[in-house]
Amino acid sequence: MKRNSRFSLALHALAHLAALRPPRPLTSAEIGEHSGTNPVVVRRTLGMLKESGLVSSEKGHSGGWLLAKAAEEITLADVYAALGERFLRMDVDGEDNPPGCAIERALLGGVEAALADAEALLVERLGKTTLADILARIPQPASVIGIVVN
Amino acid sequence: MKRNSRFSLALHALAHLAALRPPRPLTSAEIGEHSGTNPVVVRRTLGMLKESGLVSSEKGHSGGWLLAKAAEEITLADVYAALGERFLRMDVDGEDNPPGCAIERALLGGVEAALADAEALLVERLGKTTLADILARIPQPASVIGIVVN
DNA sequence: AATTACGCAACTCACAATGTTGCATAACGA
DNA sequence: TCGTTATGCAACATTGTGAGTTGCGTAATT
Repeated sequence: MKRNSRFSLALHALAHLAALRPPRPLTSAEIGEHSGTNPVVVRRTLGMLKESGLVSSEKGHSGGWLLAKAAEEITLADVYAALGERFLRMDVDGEDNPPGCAIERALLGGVEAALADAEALLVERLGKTTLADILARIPQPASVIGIVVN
Repeated sequence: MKRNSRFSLALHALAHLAALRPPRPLTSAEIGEHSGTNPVVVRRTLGMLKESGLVSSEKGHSGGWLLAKAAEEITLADVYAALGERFLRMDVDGEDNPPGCAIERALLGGVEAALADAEALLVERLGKTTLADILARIPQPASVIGIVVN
């Protein structure tokens, strides 16, 4: 089992959806196979992207997942935000010690600023990379009729 | 149980050591009480700081932990490095898929840069805050003879 | 010599994320 | 209209990781 694979899975799925020519809905099962996971996990993850308007889903026959926006309009920051990810985590003495000693309060203040700065930078950088940028980095396959990536 | 409390525990312990007047060794048990954990965890954590030369330990009677450097010379980045922490974690399809598909490789390259940038900034910012800076933020206690925090 | 405290290894415990199963619901096609 | 296919959702099982625990060895102080 991998920890924190949501982001990875989401990007993988989005990339496959965007790379598909001609575009057609991909089922959770198909995406799961590509990504080495199972359909339910795919639904859980893409469900979050759907709430943020990045993808749409269709039920029934010939249903599945589709991009809801152009690949140029989806940034890594969008995905990061849609999943509610927090790559920067420290849990400085979590929620439950309101009467924490004076030293603890001082520590919190001293470290939080650095974390907030780094997170802001991270989001800013992620926002500068679009799904289309990612696709441009993929070496072109031999076949021209159908792109078949793993 | 809290996740990733090592950094928090380490800083807490260092701050207590630095704040103590007059300086004397603190035992793992004492530090554990302050921090709401147990002596073995304290040893594990401070052991790492010791390897990096931030603290020293003395065995036997009146033994315990001491700062090995001045509070002005210990930065949060030192602690971060000593513990081998990685606040930025994403696990982009961990180690085990060497024949990963083309899309996966493209994703990795596209995301890694942003993560590396953010981590570099984080370390840079942590490096600008010393243990002494943290202590300066602690409101002075009433007693002048002995500082008793938590 | 007794006490104290670190050092280390093996084990247990708890939590969170992933994986699994079952069923309901909706859409498509014959 | 009925069967098939797919998402949506909830409940449960699995597993990996960090923290907690116990026991014993070793070194230093009194």
